[in-house]
Amino acid sequence: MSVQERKERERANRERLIVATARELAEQQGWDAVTTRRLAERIEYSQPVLYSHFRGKREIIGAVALEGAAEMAAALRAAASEADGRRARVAALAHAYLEFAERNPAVYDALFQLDGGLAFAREDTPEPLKDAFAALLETLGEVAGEGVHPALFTELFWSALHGLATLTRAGRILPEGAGERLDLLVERLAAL
Amino acid sequence: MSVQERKERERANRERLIVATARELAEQQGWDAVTTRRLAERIEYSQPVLYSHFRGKREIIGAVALEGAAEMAAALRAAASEADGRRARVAALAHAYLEFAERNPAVYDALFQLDGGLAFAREDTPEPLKDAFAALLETLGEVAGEGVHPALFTELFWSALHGLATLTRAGRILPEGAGERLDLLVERLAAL
DNA sequence: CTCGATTGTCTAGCGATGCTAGGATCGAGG
DNA sequence: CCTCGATCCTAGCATCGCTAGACAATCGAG
Repeated sequence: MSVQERKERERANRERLIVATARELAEQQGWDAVTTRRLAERIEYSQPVLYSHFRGKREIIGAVALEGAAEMAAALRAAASEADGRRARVAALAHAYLEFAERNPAVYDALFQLDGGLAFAREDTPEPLKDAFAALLETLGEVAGEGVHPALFTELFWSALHGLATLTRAGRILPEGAGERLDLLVERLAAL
Repeated sequence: MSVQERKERERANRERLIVATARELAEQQGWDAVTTRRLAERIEYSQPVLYSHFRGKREIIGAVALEGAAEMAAALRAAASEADGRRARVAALAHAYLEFAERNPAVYDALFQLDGGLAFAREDTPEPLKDAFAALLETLGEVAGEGVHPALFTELFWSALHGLATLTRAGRILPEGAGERLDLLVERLAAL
């Protein structure tokens, strides 16, 4: 019994190590640098070990995404709870979202750009993903405006944030006007 | 003289063939399927021929992106010119944008998701890219509102459209509410 | 008209990728 | 102490982007 439990514990630890190492490597050198060989070397195991934990690279990306989703949800809720008033809350939420995307580009990519084999907007969507959306909904639902479905409004606001995050990081729009764009977004889109 | 001209013409034709074939293949089976080998086979030349036209795969993606940018600019202007009134013009523009993204996913990816080695938002940005942004600016600048820089407003509106396009296609948000989200975006963001 | 030089293209191969088969090793249970 | 199953590693496959070097066709000079 105890032996088997210890093995399971060690196995779970190793799995966490894989995910953490993949994330670290991705943040340091980009997802392209996260090859199964490099990852295996860093965790000091051979390549096939990775495949005893995950189906393939996609699932590893997915695991990083789930971890990131939980963090993002927490960050969003923390930011929202520290602000007073609906307007300030929305502004704080939006700011926290973009900051998370900027500070954790690899995690953000795993979540929304790369294929982590995750199901979205469905029943079998993993809990952390649903919860991250819920964190947005909690604050944004309040400012959807009359006759506007809160979830639909949240999707729209989220899309705008996502567009700002990705286009900025890809160099499609310059970071200079970031503050102004954000103010304008909150001012116009939210029904205050 | 004439011989050299003929050769140059043939060479230019072949280059167009490469770009068109890459685009076709990408639209049919996704960019992952666009390998240099498959592309070479389709144009009935060997692999190294591709490298006599382009530095590498990135540049081929970039060429598809430029072609797409020109088409997109034309589509946006056509849609805007057919609508009467500022509100209808903005709505038509937004609709045309999302439709282009939906009907040409591979081209859209080449433009805004993949690395085509193109410079954006800079002086040496290729003309078609500047022009596509200009097409957005022409219509959106009219509804930026007082005291709001037209280009900055355009960037924000564009970000929202980009977010909607990418999140929808990635399955992050469902296509059902598309119309409503678009209406809401135009209604709220534009200063009408 | 011939023959070297240039231009164009192809075959073959390099290093790296994700992933897997099959053998070696190790430790728990009898 | 021995057996046998779980665990892990070595080695290898197919494919990727990209390139070197051989070969053939074409051109220009004598």
